[in-house]
Amino acid sequence: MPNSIYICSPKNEFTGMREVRVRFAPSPTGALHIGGVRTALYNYLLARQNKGTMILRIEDTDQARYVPGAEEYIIKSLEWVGIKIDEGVGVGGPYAPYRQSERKSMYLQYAQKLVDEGNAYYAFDTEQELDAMRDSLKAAGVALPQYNSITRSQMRNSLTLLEDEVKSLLEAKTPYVIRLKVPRKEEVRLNDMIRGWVMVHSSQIDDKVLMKSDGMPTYHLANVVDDYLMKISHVIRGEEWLPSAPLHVLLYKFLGWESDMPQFAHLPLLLKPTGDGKLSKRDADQMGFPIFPLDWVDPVKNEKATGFREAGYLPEALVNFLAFLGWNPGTTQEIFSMDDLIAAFSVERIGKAGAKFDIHKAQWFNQQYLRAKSNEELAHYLQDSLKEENISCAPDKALKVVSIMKERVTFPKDFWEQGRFLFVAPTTFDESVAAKKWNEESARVIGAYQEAVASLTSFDANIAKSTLEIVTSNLGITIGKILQSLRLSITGAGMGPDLMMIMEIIGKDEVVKRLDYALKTLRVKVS
RNA sequence: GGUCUGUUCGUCUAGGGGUUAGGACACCAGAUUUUCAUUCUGGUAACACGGGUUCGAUUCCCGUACAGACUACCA
Repeated sequence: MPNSIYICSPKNEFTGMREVRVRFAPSPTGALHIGGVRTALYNYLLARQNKGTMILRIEDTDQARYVPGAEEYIIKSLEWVGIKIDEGVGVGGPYAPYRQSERKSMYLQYAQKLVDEGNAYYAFDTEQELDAMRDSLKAAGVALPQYNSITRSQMRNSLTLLEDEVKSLLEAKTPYVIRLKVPRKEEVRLNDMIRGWVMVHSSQIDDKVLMKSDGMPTYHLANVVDDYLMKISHVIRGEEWLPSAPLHVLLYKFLGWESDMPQFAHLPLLLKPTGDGKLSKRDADQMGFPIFPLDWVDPVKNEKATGFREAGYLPEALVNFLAFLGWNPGTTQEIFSMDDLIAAFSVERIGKAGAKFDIHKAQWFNQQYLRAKSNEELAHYLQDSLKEENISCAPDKALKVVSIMKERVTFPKDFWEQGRFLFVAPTTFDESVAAKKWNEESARVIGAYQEAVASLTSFDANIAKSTLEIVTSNLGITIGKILQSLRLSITGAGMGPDLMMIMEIIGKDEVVKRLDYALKTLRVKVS
């Protein structure tokens, strides 16, 4: 009969009983990926909803994987999506510093405490010795060799070595690590807010390294110590941490912090659209959509990856989309601002299964948010694009352009990309449309229309239309027969927004000029 | 391999012992638009499988399958 550790939910069973303090704790090993943004978002929503505190902690205990610029990138990304940090790196706060590398000196005492109380031990094994142990175990048929309650008795550590030997090894500054002495036969339980009770037998947990030989703590120790010290009430993180959560529970117990243990919530993972595995940083730009919030240039590999921002996604659309990947309000409402989300969010309604990333839905959200903006705001996007093209545009023209394009765009850059003909005359014409629609008759009618327009004294969409009506009825044909050809002549394409409005926007002189060019160019092609 | 987690339309999901299994995205069709887009209307499409429990199971239980995560002195 194994001794059981019945670790129940911590005392803050109900969110309201304890001040809500949550943290987003990325490690600066590269760009923040979109799954990380969602994790941060859920933390933020819980914090805001409960008038709590959102903390940003940087977990940079692995110096080898540190990437310069990553931390700034993370901060900028959170800022862009609208997640405000109350406390932490870049902001400061009562529990500073918030960068683990700067907290280095704080961890050893806790590891030491564990050693002193017999819950951890020094291990002097070299890499070669560890490899040898694993190899021999593998040879003996053990599928996955671990440093655990059985194998530790054969290794060089403070449990197998004599006290004097340990002392002299330490005095000689022999490199060592501190490992957790995981009990042999105990049941570790935790009550996850999303998954319910999760039980793991301690024999399945290996003697994890707590302090590395470089004096830095590993994730497990640093995370638990900092969460305790920073009075974190809820740990909301990705499901990839679920397997090591029991280890963390053990750590809380051994450190005597069981009653202050935070509530855990392990989020379902964001999966690749192809369905094989979680979305990872390496997928950047590989799947036809961004995976990082902002453009990112890897300083080591010098590879550039497109961000959601640069791809034209609005932060509020991205937030809405991300929030719905794994959570829903239980109603049919889909459009949620950040404030709406804060009001409606609940950890209980977070799903359990991983969510495949579907960029179509993100595009739909973007379209919805883009359309909801005023013409003045949208004109701003257009002007930005035009500036890049060195095209100047009067404000009232920009407003008109935006109003006829509004229902057709998904991204801000579409105003320019799909409305280019409103600024630049076409030099080529869609050949399939030309082949189908352009003929002697259309040339004749358009010639007549051009003349009619040229003689006008004033010009707008209505006049353009009535003029066309007069010209066509004089020649005895219907407008429908000629309109495609006229559109082709004006825009170069067979589709687009209302042609009369297009003509109004480009103006009478430009219409005449374009028709002239079309008449010459298209005639040559046909005959 | 082991441990853990999961499995409702193609995708995100609602629901939950008796429902025509609901919505959204995507897709398809029709209407509108002289075009395309928009808009509107409609449509295709799902409870992984096998055993229980039950009058009845997609819903509860147990298995199986499949998927994913983890299994580093990485986080």
